[in-house]
Amino acid sequence: MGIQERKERERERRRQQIIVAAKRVFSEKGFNKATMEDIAKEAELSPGTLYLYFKNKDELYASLSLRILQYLNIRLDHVAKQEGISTEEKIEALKEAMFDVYDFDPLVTINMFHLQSSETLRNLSPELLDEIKGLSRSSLGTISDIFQEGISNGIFIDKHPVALADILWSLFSGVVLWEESKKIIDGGKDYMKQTLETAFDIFGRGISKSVA
Amino acid sequence: MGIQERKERERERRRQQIIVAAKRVFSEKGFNKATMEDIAKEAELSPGTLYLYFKNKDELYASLSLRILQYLNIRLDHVAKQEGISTEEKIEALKEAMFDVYDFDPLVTINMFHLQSSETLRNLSPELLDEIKGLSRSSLGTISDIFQEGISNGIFIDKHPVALADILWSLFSGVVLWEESKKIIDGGKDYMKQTLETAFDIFGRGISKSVA
Amino acid sequence: MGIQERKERERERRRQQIIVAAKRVFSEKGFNKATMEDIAKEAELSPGTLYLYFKNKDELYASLSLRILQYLNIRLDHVAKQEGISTEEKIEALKEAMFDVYDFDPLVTINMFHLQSSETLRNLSPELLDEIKGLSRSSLGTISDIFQEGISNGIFIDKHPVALADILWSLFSGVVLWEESKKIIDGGKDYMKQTLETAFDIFGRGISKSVA
Amino acid sequence: MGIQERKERERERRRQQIIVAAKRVFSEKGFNKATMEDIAKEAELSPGTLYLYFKNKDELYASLSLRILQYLNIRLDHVAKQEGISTEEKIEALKEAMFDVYDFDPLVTINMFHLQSSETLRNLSPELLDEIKGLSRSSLGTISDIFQEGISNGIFIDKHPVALADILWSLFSGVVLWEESKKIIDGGKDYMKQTLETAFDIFGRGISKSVA
DNA sequence: GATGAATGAGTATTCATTCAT
DNA sequence: TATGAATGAATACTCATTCAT
Repeated sequence: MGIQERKERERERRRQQIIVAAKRVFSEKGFNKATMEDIAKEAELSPGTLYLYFKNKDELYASLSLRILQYLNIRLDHVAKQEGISTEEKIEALKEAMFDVYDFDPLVTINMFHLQSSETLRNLSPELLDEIKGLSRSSLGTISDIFQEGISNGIFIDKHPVALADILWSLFSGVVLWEESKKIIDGGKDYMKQTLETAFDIFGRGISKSVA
Repeated sequence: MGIQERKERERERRRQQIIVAAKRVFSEKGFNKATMEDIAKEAELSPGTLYLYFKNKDELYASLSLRILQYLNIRLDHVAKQEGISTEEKIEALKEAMFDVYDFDPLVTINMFHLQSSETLRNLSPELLDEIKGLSRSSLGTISDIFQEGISNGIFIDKHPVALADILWSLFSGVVLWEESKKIIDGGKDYMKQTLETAFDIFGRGISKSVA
Repeated sequence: MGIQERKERERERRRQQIIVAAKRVFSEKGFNKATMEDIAKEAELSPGTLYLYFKNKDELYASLSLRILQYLNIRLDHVAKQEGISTEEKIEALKEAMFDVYDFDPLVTINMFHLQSSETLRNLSPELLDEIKGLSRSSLGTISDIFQEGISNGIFIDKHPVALADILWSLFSGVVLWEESKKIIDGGKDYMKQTLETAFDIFGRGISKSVA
Repeated sequence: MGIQERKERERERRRQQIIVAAKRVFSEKGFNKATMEDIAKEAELSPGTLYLYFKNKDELYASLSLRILQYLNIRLDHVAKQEGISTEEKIEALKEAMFDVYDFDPLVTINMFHLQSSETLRNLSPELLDEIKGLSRSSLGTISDIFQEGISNGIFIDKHPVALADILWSLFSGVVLWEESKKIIDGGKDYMKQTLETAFDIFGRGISKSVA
């Protein structure tokens, strides 16, 4: 048992070591230009070893996104389940959670959306695909629930909460993506914070206040 | 003169023939899995001929996005330059223009954002890159101008127009991207119309009205 | 007849135009990197036209060498057939002839030896190959004859004239080749003249004189 | 240590295995017609493996010549450094060394001069190019030194030793090249020995003796 | 004859993956 | 487990050559 567990822990440590290396290499070179050997070198392992922990390059890549999605999910769940706080506070917490996810790993957040291109998804194992689907659905559901609460309490405009959640989600991914392209096209700044801030402003009662 | 012109037209016809074929193949297989031979076959041409019209695979790919950007730009310009219409009508026209661009070519719209990944941009010729940059900047500028007008007339919330334009742009790309992933993950529906509709609702005075 | 002849002359003019262009392009880019289109452009003709005058790229290439060989042959024949001049004068004339051939077209002289690589020779038409063989044999024969005369008159060392001719020929090609490589390796100077001069010095009685 | 060394030796063995195969294939088909796959097959390896040992086709090709140059250099150095032998013996040794180099690998000796065409040289890595340059210079220098000794001792004609070395070098390459073409054109014999023999005869005092 | 657009066979090179050690 | 040498399938791109006009 102890041995079994220790082995499992050691195995997980290695996986993380590889994921961290992969993140660095994918970030720097992009998916296509990053080779398994690059990643192996960065992880100070041999190419063969990577395959003891990940079925293939696609799954290694997908695991990066999975990590972000898991983190997002945990943060959202935490926000949703907080008892005894006002809806306003909950919304504020949601906003913060999304900032944090982006902060946690800006480049992989972009990768997450690259992942969603049909090209990559097609090569994943059904199990991994299911996990990604589940986490995405769950995140979206949680955000919808918070929005529903905001609507019920008259803090948010009375639109279907799933539509609002969709917009936030789209905005999030869109901002992330667009920011990256800005970096390249215009030399860019860090728009993420201010853009999401403005978005929430508009979403919430803030807008009506400012209009009033 | 006549001959010169006819040749030019014939050449343009071929380019379009190739672009149409490329669009189909890229849509079906994604950028990496689509081979130049696939595209050649789809266009009923030989691989070598593709290179008479496009410098390489990246530029062929980028030209798909260029087409969308050009269309978007034309539509936006048209909206911006309309005289004798109210600001409300102008905003409505902007909304319609963005719908149409998406309708014009949903899959290539996705490509446009894939294009903006640094990986792809690095391989383009400076001329093509400049054209893409210019069109992107111009589109964003035009949207900002319309928003400025909306703000000045009290129709839109008083935020910096560039920030609003950024949000719309992000939303647009995010929605598009996300919708695609939804198609894959959930079997998807056509969220585009209702999502953008809601977004504009929220952006404009509509929100304060509905709240009031 | 007049028409026939004029046509023939026109045809020959075109051939020369192409050969001159080919020489320039081959010299600049080397055989492999030079494309038929490059040559066509240089000749201000279309690629297809080249094939009306030369069966293929190899034969076009070979025709450059043929031209040099023909020139060499003419010069050597002229030297050999001069009546009423002393053997010493004949040898001097031979030396000058070889200088001139090199001057006539230094780079193509190199090509001539590249041509002789089995790779290229294999692709030539039998007729062209025969012509090259014949000219080479004839040139070597003529040189041998002059050397024979030199030996008979005690001007040259008493070795088999064919061996001497071989040496001169080898020296000639070797020098040319080596000079070219020197240009690349050391930044090179024009060694050709002085080297051949020295060689003849050594070959002839000059050496014994200088020793004496 | 032992392992490191064994690996290094194994690696060197593979390199030689590839070089030997490449030599066969290049000899048979020439540079352009020989494909990397041909060479891989001949070496009983996969194409990919070739690239673990040689950066590209050009460098593999160049390495053949490098081998000859290294051998030549070693032989020449050995001749130059021999103490306690007369200048005549040294010259005899030089002659033998050059015979041996040719014997060692007649076909690659030809390649060496093909290598020196600017076309090929341009694609080599600076390191390899430096090595080739260095070896060529060194060989020529050593030959010059021996000739200088011969001149000082009155065995050779009093010409600049570098000029004499150049001539020998040119003669050597020219003979080799020409002999090869003779093989093709005339069915040829082995002129190398007798030609070099004659050349040295002429170079040395032999000539004045025979004249006397 | 002249054109030049179209062809399509041909190949160097890469890199994810495997497997003997 | 870990290694890393070897694999070999896969593909963008070139360019000599053709042929309808």
